[in-house]
Amino acid sequence: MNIGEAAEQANLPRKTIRYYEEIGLITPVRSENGYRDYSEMEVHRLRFLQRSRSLGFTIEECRLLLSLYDDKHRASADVKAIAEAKVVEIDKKIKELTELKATLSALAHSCHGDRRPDCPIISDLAGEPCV
Amino acid sequence: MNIGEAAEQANLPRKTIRYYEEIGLITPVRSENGYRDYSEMEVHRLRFLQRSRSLGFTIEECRLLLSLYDDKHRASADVKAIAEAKVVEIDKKIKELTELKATLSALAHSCHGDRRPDCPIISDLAGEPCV
DNA sequence: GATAGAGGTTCCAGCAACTGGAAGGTCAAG
DNA sequence: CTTGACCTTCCAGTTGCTGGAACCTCTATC
Repeated sequence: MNIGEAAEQANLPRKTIRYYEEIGLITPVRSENGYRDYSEMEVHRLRFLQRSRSLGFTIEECRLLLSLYDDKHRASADVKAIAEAKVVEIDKKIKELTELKATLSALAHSCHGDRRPDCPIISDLAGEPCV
Repeated sequence: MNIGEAAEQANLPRKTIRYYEEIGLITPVRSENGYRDYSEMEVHRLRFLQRSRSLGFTIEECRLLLSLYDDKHRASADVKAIAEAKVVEIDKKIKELTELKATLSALAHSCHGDRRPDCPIISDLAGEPCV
């Protein structure tokens, strides 16, 4: 199947699929006319990529997951470890953003937000850096 | 003052400061020897940038904030609006990450994580894409 | 005066993960 | 035979820096 249909089935932009090929995540054969020709297996791979990217795995993590996906004898523990590490990472990011939001909310609340030119937000930004 | 001390006082890497100059956020004069020469005002600007970047504002938002910072007659409402929009944005990101974490945690929990080759995480990734 | 080291300068390239556009080939329908 | 939708490649841009190479300048010491 051509890239257009593969893109539709995998829910990925064509450009992204070509990019994945460029970085060696997938290598479809070519038809006589030079068009990429995707098999069902390859569409599966693309869907796998779409799903794992949407779950926040980096390309390199996807590459690793794909190799585990291909390896029929890999232990599930390997996969679980990657997923759990990702959970920790995401959790850390959530905490960081939560702190950020608190700081910024406090700043916004402290600002009267009218036509007066003095503004506590600007004052804070101009103040000492947070180290 | 030279870039090294400015960097220290603003808590920013030299490279970053040069980059900020390249994109027009700051334009120090040059000494006879060609070295950049930062005034106290400019170090303030750099600190302002450091702080706002660390609060999650993009470079373009920083540019806007700086122009408001420079404008003695701007209304605090303008600044407040930017800060509040950022809070909404951050909140959205937190929600997304929280959902992500829930999905990934559930997957990791459902995986026995032993030496068996079948793995529910891989099965899920290989399944239908989340649209 | 020579030299070493710690500053400074420029420019070029690269990261992640695409995305957009130009210039052109191919195919099916009317 | 032309139109339009598809496909191809290649080049450049995005965000916000970061690293490195090659080179200049200043200060201190021998």
